[in-house]
Amino acid sequence: MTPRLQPRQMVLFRDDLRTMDNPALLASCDAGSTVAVFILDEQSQGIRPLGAAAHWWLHYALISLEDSLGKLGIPLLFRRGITADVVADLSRDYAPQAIRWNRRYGHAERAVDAQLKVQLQAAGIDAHSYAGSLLHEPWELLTKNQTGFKVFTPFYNALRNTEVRPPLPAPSAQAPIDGTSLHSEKLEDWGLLPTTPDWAAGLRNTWTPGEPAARQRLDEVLESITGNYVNHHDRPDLDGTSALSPALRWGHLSAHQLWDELSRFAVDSPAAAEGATALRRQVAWRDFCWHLYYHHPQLPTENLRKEFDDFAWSWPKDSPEAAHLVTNWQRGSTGFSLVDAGMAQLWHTGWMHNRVRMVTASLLVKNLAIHWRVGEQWFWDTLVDADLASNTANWQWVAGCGADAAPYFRIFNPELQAKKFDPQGSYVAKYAPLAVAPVVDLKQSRVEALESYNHMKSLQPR
DNA sequence: TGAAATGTTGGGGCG
DNA sequence: ACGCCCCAACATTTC
Repeated sequence: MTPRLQPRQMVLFRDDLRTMDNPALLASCDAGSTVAVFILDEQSQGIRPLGAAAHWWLHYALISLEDSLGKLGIPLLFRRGITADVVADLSRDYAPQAIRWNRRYGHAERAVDAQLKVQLQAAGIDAHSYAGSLLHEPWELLTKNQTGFKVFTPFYNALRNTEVRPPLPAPSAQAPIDGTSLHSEKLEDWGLLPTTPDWAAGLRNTWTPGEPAARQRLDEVLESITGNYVNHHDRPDLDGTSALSPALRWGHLSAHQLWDELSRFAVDSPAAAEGATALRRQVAWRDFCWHLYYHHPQLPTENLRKEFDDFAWSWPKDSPEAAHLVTNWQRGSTGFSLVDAGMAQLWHTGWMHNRVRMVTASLLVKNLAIHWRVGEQWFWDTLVDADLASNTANWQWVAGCGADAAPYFRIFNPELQAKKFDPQGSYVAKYAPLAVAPVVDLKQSRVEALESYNHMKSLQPR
């Protein structure tokens, strides 16, 4: 008879849906027979519920993870609810010896996990957390003054001078365990997929969530990085980005894996090294956003630069005109072809080219004078790759109220941007072939934006 | 990871 | 030959 082991080790999955380079998973499997749990917690204090596109991604990512873990003999249980309650149930039902997880760095998530540790220790269950998501812990990579970095360039320089630990292997397969006593909710019952209307056709055609597809995409990126990443990653018409952002968001790939692979190009051809460095900067930017969020928990909701509290941004509820502008922006009916193409790409595929994100965001917060949080919430709901740190830090960056933000007066001209970055108009033709009338006069709204900025400055104490 | 206004320079047309 | 103007092509400044 095959030995049937009752798992005594439990590992929690959250934003780290992978089997390779997963410190908590590896440690758990080293410790003994392991069962994995994914807890969908959108109810704990301060947790922001996932957006609709994220729900879509999560559904398929969990199916993929269940498959990958299954091949290692590790069952994956699905539970939904307040983490503390769910873990209390799990502890009662299975009496695990230890529960492990990779750390999260969001403010509310940290509170949940800290509380969890206390709760488990009180129950006599070992609780271990690991560093799996960021290249460095935010409390470890600091300025000379022992504070978090507020400016990207010195952050990046500091990061480059550090050792990043190499990625870890996947655990080896464990002996079969008796799954009959394990209780999992049914993923289908969570209602993560859209029904009426089913808006996810474009997402299905664009993406394959999960670790195997992410690895495959990584291989493609590494093969082509020698050529044109440096020249093409800024070109929405050329599809020159890595498109790995969802894989990083959901942890199908870790930053360590990407960093490690890219480091191999350092001594190769100059072109390859240049491309690898450019992509590394993007990975570093993600870390920077999380560090920023860690050191500034108010990042998602408050202007980092407080003088922007006096900026006269509108909200949709303020006036029918503002509401109308927001609706047109969301629907991709602004009349500016590159913006409308970007917003259409976002809606149809759950993703938008980064250059176009900047242009669409600039139009909303500057030309349309809408608060960045309105745009941030739309991106949160529609992007498959949105995380709280990157999304909010980058919106604040565009809006000018971020720590290391673009100067406010850097206002994109969407028509010029289209000429520069979509010279043949093929990106526009693909996503927004029908032109509509502009919702705003570019020249005038630009002048008004600068006037608002000056007005805000005039309100500051001298 | 701007854009527009303003300043400067230099070539060519022309009287 | 020279001054003058125009203006493109940059460069600098300002927002």
